[in-house]
Amino acid sequence: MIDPRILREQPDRVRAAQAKRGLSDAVVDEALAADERRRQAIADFETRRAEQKALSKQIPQAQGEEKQQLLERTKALSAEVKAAEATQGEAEAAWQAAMMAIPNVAHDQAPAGGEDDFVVLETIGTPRDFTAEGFEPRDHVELGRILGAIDIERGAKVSGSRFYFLTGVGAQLELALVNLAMDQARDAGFTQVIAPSLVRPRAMEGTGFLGQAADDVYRIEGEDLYLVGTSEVPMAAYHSDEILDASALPLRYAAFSPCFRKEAGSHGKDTRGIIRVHWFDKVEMFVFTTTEDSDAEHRRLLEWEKEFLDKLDLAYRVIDVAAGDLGLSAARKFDCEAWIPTQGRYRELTSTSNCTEFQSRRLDIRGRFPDGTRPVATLNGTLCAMTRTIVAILETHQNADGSVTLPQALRPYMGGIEVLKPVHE
RNA sequence: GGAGGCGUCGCCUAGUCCGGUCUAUGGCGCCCGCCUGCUAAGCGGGUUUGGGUCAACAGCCCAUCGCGGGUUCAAAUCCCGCCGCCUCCGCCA
Repeated sequence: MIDPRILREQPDRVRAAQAKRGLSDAVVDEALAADERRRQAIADFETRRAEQKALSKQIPQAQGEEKQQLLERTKALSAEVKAAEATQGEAEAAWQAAMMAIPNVAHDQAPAGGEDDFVVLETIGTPRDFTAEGFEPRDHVELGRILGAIDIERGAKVSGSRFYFLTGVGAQLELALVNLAMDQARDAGFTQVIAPSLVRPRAMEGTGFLGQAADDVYRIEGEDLYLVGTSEVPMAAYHSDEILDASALPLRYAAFSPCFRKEAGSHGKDTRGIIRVHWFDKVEMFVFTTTEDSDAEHRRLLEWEKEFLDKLDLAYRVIDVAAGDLGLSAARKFDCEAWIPTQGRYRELTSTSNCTEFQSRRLDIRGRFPDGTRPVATLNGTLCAMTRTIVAILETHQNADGSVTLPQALRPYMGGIEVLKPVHE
């Protein structure tokens, strides 16, 4: 939810932000009107309630005739109060709904436009030139098969399309990546977390995944639970309804959890391999900090993401995602896209978002500052999404014979193995 | 899944049976002040959260006793539903 005060006092700023995302500002007018109705309803209720309270107080002392009269008057008043309260409740709910429909106000520096209007901030490393090396690179599906690392056929047999088994060195690779990521995070001062991947509607709603994005979310039949698409969800909700000690900020968490995505609407996209799957595991960074510090923290998260990708010797670029492609919660988003040799293009491996106060307003997460309590900022960033990282590593570091040379940093986590060798034809 | 208990403004706690005197008691912690070689103790005051009004983080008003609804002129207190925690039984990695 955006700041109601900003909406009230600077509606044009919110309108401009909507336009930047390429959205209509009708929701803004709606929320403004709802806000006005709500404030009136509250004032009305409070006046009547104060009156009723004052009268009611006289009753115990009153006697006989006087008491009867008082009872009658306050009975009538009480009905009014009840009606006013109902009106207030409705107005409040309508306002809430209208507010929830407004996406976060995009950052001033976020590029305007849609999916294709991103700005490349930097390019790190050079994509490997397989032509110069004289061999045709195998894709990760083929590499996964001959290394005995990824079993897509059985994934489909057991669970359906977009599922996989990681086996042997594939499983080992995931565990190594998890540990490398978790160790880096811990060394940087993050608190390590294993987070639940089933959450209640509040957590889902509060992080902005139940609106237009609801199509992509799995819901448990017959239970009020959802499977999370990222541990951003449980981690944001971790401190919901809490007032955090401002001097303890930033609170940094690195959470491991499985992630589940329906991938509705992406039929036909990335159908081959494990680039786009219904389930994968991920180590996610999540931070609670002050609004003022959020831009700087966002940059720090990006640096940690880059540090991790650097350890894997991957070629990648960093993009500044355009406003129209931000999703509901983010004010700004940077993606790190690694070069995938057999696709001849950069693909998103990690993504970091500054959600400013949007999520903490919905989840009621505040900080206690010297000058009062106010919402904090939340930020998230992928440290390592297993499947895509495995794809990038296998394809980037493959050799002509189908073996894969592991990046230095990973070797200690792989029992000292330097090269993954083919076990199948 | 079955049975029972519990949820009070940071923490602990009184109040709930029997509705109004609750403007929620007391202790601890914390903050401010006084006193004081220093510190401690002692003394006085303050200390939920949200909203409104206001020049004001002075005062005043409304809501808030896990959450939501109901009964009533009036609910921390009575009734119903939900959530959470605890104990026991069953099942189980």
